Amino acid sequence: MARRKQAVTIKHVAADAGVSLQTVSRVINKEPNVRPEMMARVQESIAKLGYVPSIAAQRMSGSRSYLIMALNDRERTIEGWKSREGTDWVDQMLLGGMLTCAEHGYRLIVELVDTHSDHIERELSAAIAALQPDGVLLTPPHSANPEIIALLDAAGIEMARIGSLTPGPGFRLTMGDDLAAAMATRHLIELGHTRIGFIAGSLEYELSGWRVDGWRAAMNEAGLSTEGMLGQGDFSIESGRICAPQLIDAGATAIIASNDQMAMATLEVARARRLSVPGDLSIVSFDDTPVVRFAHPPLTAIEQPIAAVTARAVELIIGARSCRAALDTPVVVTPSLTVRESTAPPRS
Amino acid sequence: MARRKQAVTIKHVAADAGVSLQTVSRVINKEPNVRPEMMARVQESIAKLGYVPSIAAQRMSGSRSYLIMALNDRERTIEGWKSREGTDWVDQMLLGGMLTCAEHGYRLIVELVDTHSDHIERELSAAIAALQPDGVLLTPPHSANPEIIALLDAAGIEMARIGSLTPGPGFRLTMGDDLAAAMATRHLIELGHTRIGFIAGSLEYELSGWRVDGWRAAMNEAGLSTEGMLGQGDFSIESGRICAPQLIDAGATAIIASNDQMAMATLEVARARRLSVPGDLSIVSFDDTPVVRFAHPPLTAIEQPIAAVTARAVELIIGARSCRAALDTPVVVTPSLTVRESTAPPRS
DNA sequence: ATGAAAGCGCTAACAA
DNA sequence: TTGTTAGCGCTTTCAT
Repeated sequence: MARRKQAVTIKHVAADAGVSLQTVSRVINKEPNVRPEMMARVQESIAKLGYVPSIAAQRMSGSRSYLIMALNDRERTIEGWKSREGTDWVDQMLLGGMLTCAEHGYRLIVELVDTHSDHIERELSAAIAALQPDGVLLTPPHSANPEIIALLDAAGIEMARIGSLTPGPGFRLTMGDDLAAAMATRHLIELGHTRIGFIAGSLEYELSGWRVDGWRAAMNEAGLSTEGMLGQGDFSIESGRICAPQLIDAGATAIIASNDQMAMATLEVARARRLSVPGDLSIVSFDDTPVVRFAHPPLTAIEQPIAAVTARAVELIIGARSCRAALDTPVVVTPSLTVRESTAPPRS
Repeated sequence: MARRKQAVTIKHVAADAGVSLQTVSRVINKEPNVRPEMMARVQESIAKLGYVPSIAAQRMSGSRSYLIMALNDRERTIEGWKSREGTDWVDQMLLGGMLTCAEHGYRLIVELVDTHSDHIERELSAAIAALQPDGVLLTPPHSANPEIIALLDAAGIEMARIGSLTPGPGFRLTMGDDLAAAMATRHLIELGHTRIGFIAGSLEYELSGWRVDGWRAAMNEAGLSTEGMLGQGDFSIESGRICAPQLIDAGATAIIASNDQMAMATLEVARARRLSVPGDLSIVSFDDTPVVRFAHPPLTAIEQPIAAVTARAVELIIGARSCRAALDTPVVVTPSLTVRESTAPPRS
């Protein structure tokens, strides 16, 4: 195979339209100072020749790379894919991120990095040097990682930190974790529950705390005690197996788990104890993943708008040059609660 | 933000090591004709400065882009993501493809294109012109699309056609669909079934035919008739709802569905008719996706080695320059059967 | 409003 | 075995 060259370049277009390279470039980049008639002529040639700019060349000459990198935790992601249990975080990111990127002529590229690794900086620097993305989507627990943030900031790369409110560079977005927890709690309160347990997620994630806050706020608001009702999990199914029994023993008639794994563990524990769900125990999951939907009974769950928040993040990054306003105020994409068959009034 | 330039370039490395740019380039590309001591010196500088080549620049100068594009059907993929029912084809591709790419310094970039569209050529050309990938992973039904194949071939881009045996340029890989179907059929025969129905997938996919062939072969081998036992589906849940009753009415005591959706439809039909599974009807699915695993009962299923075949495809593309041998013989990655609770001996 | 010239970081081709 | 030269396709100066 010969040295592969671009089929149609800006030169061809310029020649065809009878203008300079520069003018074509201006049209491509929608720059001002081009007469409408010139523009029309150039665009006609572009369409005729089927010209598409090479992002490699664009990047080379110092402009954008039209690439956005989505950083995810390697271990967790691979584990999810291998287990084939329907962990669809990446899918939802792709759904929201890829499509939004495509709308603006960008591409989304998924990158996995180890959170707990001393060479995280090297890994990330390498990815940045190789790809030179215009922006990076940071997901928990990377979103608040000071090393990563500093590195990206120093490199002058836009970033959207999903699930972090830690001040610093970059856009911050959340999926209203406190709201969601409160929403779930109120749903249970309305059903008549007074002993509502909550299994928290790993403290490494900021959002774990917000969820606890939301639950506690809703409980206080209703004048209910949270005494003995908080279990400290870490998002793993094992931690759910440990926390659920404790809460049940403490008299919980309903349990909200901070993710799907812990919710499934809770369901498992209930089954082992021959407690009917939702008869004896109501359960709410904090992820509306396939596992949760296909559980028996299907679980009432908080639906986190992962696709929506990712789409928003991409938009912020792409529009970063123009509107820096959003930098100060975090963006909140509101979650929703899907009531299924795992929640009901407590046995009186 | 100032014009973003590469932090460390080949120039810095060359200066640091006291050699020419070319020598550094040779070391990076592991070319021969470099004295070990030179190589060591250069590599030391590379490590010291944390240099990583810019793929944009590499691409510009006519070498590889270190990018591999995975082409998937837009509509089907998006639908899968939106439904959140655990369609994990893309996940499995990422699992096998991304990781293998990473091992070789490549990146995988997912691209969605409309199968049924008159502008498929334009869409694809645009993606190629923009990204200039070194290779493309074609999935059904794109794998046998003559327009796509011709386009890529003309552009001199390596391609791996997963799920196609149609002769032509590019590597061809399958997941042993005939074997898999035969495997499932034999499993049922061993259980004592003689009336084994098969719901075929859309004829637009080559593999649909192979699966039917495998089933028919296994039936013939055992001296069983396939008369009235073939239903023509199209991979949709609706088609499953239509075919399953027909097969049951024709006396089938077991049904093999060509994908998870149709298998779930069959389960649904059985339930509606108050047939117990596997008591009255055994069911085998041709996709071991989450839906199937979480079904009640969990379905016996063919596990298609999507991750493995994708990994293999990536390897072929990356190594394409050296070994063109694999071009003639299709690669078959063998599938396996996971027996769960939806298959049992027929009621006698 | 348009064009010409200079480079971005890297590699292929050639020369030494 | 090593270094030198000339681009790749595009965008940034800077002229006009």
